[in-house]
Amino acid sequence: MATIKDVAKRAGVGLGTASRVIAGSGPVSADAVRRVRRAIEELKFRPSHAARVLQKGQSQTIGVFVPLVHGSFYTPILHAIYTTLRMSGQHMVVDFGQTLESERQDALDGAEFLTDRGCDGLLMMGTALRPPDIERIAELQPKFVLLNRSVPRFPEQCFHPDHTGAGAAAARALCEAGHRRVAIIEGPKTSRDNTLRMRGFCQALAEYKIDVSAIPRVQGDFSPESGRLGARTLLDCGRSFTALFCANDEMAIGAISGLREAGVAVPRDLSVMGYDGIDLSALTVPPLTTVLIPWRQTATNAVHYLLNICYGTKLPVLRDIPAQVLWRESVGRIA
Amino acid sequence: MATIKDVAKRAGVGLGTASRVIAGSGPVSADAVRRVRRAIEELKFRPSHAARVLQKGQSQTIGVFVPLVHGSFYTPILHAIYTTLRMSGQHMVVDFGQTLESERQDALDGAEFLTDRGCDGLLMMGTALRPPDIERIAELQPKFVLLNRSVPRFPEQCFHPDHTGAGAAAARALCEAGHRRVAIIEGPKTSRDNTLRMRGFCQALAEYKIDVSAIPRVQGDFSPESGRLGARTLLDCGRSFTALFCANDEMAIGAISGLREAGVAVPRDLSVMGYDGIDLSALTVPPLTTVLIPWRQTATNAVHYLLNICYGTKLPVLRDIPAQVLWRESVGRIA
DNA sequence: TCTCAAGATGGAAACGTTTCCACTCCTTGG
DNA sequence: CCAAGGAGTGGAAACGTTTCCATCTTGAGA
Repeated sequence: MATIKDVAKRAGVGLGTASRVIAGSGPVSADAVRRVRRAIEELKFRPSHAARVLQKGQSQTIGVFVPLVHGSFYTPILHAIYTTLRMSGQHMVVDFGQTLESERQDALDGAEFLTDRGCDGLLMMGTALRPPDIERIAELQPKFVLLNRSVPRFPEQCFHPDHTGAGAAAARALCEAGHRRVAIIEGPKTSRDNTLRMRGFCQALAEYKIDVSAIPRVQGDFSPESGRLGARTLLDCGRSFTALFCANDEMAIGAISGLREAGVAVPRDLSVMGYDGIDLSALTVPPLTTVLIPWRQTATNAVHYLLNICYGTKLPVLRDIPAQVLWRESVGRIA
Repeated sequence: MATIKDVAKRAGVGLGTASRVIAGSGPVSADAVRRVRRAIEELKFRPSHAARVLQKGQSQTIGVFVPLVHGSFYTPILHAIYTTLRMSGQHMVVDFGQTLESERQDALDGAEFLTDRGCDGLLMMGTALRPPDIERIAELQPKFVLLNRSVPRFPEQCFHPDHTGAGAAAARALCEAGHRRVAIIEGPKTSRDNTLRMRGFCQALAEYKIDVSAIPRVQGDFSPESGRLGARTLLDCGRSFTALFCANDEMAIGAISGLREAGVAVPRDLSVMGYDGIDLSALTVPPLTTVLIPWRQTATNAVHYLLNICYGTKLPVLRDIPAQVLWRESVGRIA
């Protein structure tokens, strides 16, 4: 591989001149520019990224950690992050979890890996990190941002939807449609955002004088298959209900499928409500009523903030984008 | 940030000794190991990845290009690639397309970006690259592998399912179930794998004496929404058919949704067949009959091959894993 | 004609590793 | 008792950039 020295020699200029031409800054004569350009062309020179990073201490790269690869939930978010970064001329390195022991350990390892790779900033997604872990990340790489997680110690750096409010909105929507007997498929206990939306959901239910402690509920892991299984379990437990709230859309999709297997028609026999508002929720049979969480915008704003602290830009940063109930056919009205 | 020099000084050893301890190779006394370890601990030393890459010329990183982030098709494949790499102690840097002009240009840019980042090998997914582009990639980074693409020039480095055979299998399945009037929602013309599966599909149809030229067909872009639109278009064109073959599962999901909007029940009024066998295809309403393409295994084998040429490992490489029709409820039998 | 500033230029030094070579001990076998 | 070899060690050199400083040239203004 040709180096910048080869280029300089071939172009008949010094090292500094060659470097200035490549960087496109500093005073260089038009003639030198031409000769260096030609030499680069002829030698097929490509600058070594490693050498550059070593020298400058900056990599123009943001590290992104995402808890898992599977499913259709993370991809639009990743896409939003990616395009936002590219629009600012930055690059992205992603690390995924779901490989080793726990999601928490995965996230910590991910943060280490990404900082070691010389990322200028870190975007950590997920809720498994505990306060001491975040403290550790802060000392590893102070320029970081948390997506879907809130910690009091770093309020500015946390970007998360209002899950409590969104959960409450879901409950109110169900109640306004006349439902009073509700069942729940919730997410894993370790998921903080699940806890929050369930809290909001139950609080709002209580406002409608519904006995929250009597609600049939099962736990899933956010995967469609666990939604299917959850629905079957709820059906088998013999308690009757008219609406089923699922902690995310993917479980809701699975639930609808499980209900169909059992001969339960949605929404005729049972209403199903999802959460997140993934693209696919519009195309299920029947189309899924859900709470649209502004994931893309939240991600974009988190990236903006991160870019601002990393590179001194002044990109606009919005917070507190409201969630919104998406009325579709999977929830019916009760007289 | 502490450097290895600081560590050496603090531990009271030379540079070489410190380096050997960190690398875990070469002769070092137990005492020196202990002291260096302690110094690392105390100084919170983390080796500079950039310096290491610069020196060794290896990054223990494989670059992966994926045409787009959206949707649920690429994620399981990405997951397979990722876990396979991690099992061999390697890392992954992903680059996505869908940002700039064309997918072809995206892929080329991606290849450049990834090689510049010092990736030891490249896995390029997608079908948009043309032979000269691949030639260019080969000179950029000879250690590469193509997933879902076949070029005569680099037969060993191409890993792709047998789309023609799989398309034919789909057609035969439909015919065996008694269907003779078929419609098609195909993928974009630029997608080579779409062309192949359509060729196989039509050839097999011809074997059953079906006039292929008379088949109503529309074009989608592999997205669910385009499937929905496609189904509506086909319905509106007034030609009658009993089965609808979609070039991928996501469009099939969209098609089922579109049919439902139009009051067409699946499979009672119309059968729908998908392609790929994504996880979600088992959970649609009704569950989707599809062709299971061994994407995960193909990806894993591609990675194995790449690792073998990059790091001299001897991982097993399988080729030609057969596709297989997954019979579910969305295709009905015709007497 | 002289002075000064700005425009160009070349090259040493630095970034943080690993690799390699030279050196010192110590052990072992003859 | 000596030779040979291996274990352990330290430090120079190299990887490919950028940055900085010193030097040289040029042209404008006095």
